[in-house]
Amino acid sequence: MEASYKDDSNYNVAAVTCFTPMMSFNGKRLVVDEMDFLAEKKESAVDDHEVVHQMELHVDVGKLLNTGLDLLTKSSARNIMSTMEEGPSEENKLAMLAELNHVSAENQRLRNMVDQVNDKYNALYNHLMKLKEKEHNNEINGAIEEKVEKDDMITRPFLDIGVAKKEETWQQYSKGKQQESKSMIDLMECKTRKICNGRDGAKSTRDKHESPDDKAIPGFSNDVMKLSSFVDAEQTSETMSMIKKARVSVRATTDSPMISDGCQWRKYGQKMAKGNPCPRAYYRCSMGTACPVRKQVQRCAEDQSVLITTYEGQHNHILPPTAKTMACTTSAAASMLLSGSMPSSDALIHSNILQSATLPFSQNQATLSTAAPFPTITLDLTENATNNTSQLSQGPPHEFMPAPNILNLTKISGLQYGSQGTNPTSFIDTVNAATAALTADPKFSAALMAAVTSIIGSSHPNNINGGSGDPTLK
DNA sequence: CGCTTTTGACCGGCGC
DNA sequence: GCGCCGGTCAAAAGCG
Repeated sequence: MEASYKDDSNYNVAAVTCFTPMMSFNGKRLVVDEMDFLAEKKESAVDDHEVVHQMELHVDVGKLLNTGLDLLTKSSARNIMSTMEEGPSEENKLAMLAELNHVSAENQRLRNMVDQVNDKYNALYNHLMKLKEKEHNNEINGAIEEKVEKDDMITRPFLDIGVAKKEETWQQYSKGKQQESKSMIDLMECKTRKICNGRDGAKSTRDKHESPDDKAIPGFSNDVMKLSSFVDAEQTSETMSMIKKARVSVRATTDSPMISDGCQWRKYGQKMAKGNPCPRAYYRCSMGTACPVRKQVQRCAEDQSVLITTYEGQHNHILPPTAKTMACTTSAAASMLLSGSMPSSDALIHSNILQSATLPFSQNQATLSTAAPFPTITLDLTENATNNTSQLSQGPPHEFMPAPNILNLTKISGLQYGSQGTNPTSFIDTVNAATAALTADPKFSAALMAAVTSIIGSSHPNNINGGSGDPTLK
């Protein structure tokens, strides 16, 4: 296992992608490359079912992200060989060799799967390039569109980056879908390369097209930005400005004036907001110097037992473990906000969230709010949103431990989540299946979301915490 | 004394 | 241009 995974900022990703591989051997479990930072995970009793589940999860995540399974299996092999060198019996040697062969075969099989996915991706990418070229020619010859209305400008960059036509034909929309599908796949492939080549591995040639300014964006990671790598600079600029303003709002029923998210906050203002008898308090993170993360706390006008906390920005400092949960959750939500804004990725993500059978509130529909100046995702953790919140929440009273898989995504302000039909590729089907399997388990879905976000955020040197509060975001 | 909170002033965006 | 409103600043007050 890579030592870099021990980086505190990547605790969550490590917790998911590096679940201790276990193999049965002569009726005994072999624990391969167990890491100290998994101690927290091991605190809870691990029964056989969980072991199997962890293993399955690991494979799923590996498929999903095309991660370092190879490393893991090689690592497993190394341990087996190491054990053999210690002088086991002849019978054990044979069994170990058999196990080794089995692992190698599995490794080969997974590699083949990855190759197939890459082949499909390449074919799709080529097709996309042709369509894009055709589209570009049409744009040059076509009439110049009138200036897009303001509301449209708010939602457009998130609706279909790259196709800035107000009257959009289905074909154009379909092209956008394919483009975003490619972007999403591209993102995953980048992650794959990064993981397989090491954290400091060579970046793809497309990565080199990134503007250095991307590094200055506090709220989201570079890799998220890559999703819009094919848009022209102007649209990118607009999109980036929206991304910077992306917010994650958390609704929670609590009597305390502020939810405990593990961070230290300094209050810098309080205002009476229109339409709400309760004042709105403004806080900024005081854990790090010049940390850009801010949050607003206000009680709901309709139900004052509900506390609405809105996070903005991403921490630029190391977070304590108690703060990581919230930070990663909001960061994941912000990432979902961003990725979900893209036509294909709403199929990827929201089909899992809104259609997953594990979610009792799948009937909830994200709504468009043109009143919201910034794209905001609302995570509803109130009792009204879900009845199983209490049974899943852990920790001491007032310890805010959201379980993202049960988050009630009721509002995506500034975005339009439509019921547009999608034509998911087989790859996306695979990802959907894997993700659905993961979201079925409340224990891991939270970690998964944080992990994916952490992976996305890990490429940014400043993204040492993997999320904000936030948006936070990244 | 140092840090946090309070609170009125200020600023910029937006709609009319 | 004006007023409204959300967000921020900064001096004063409070607190340990």
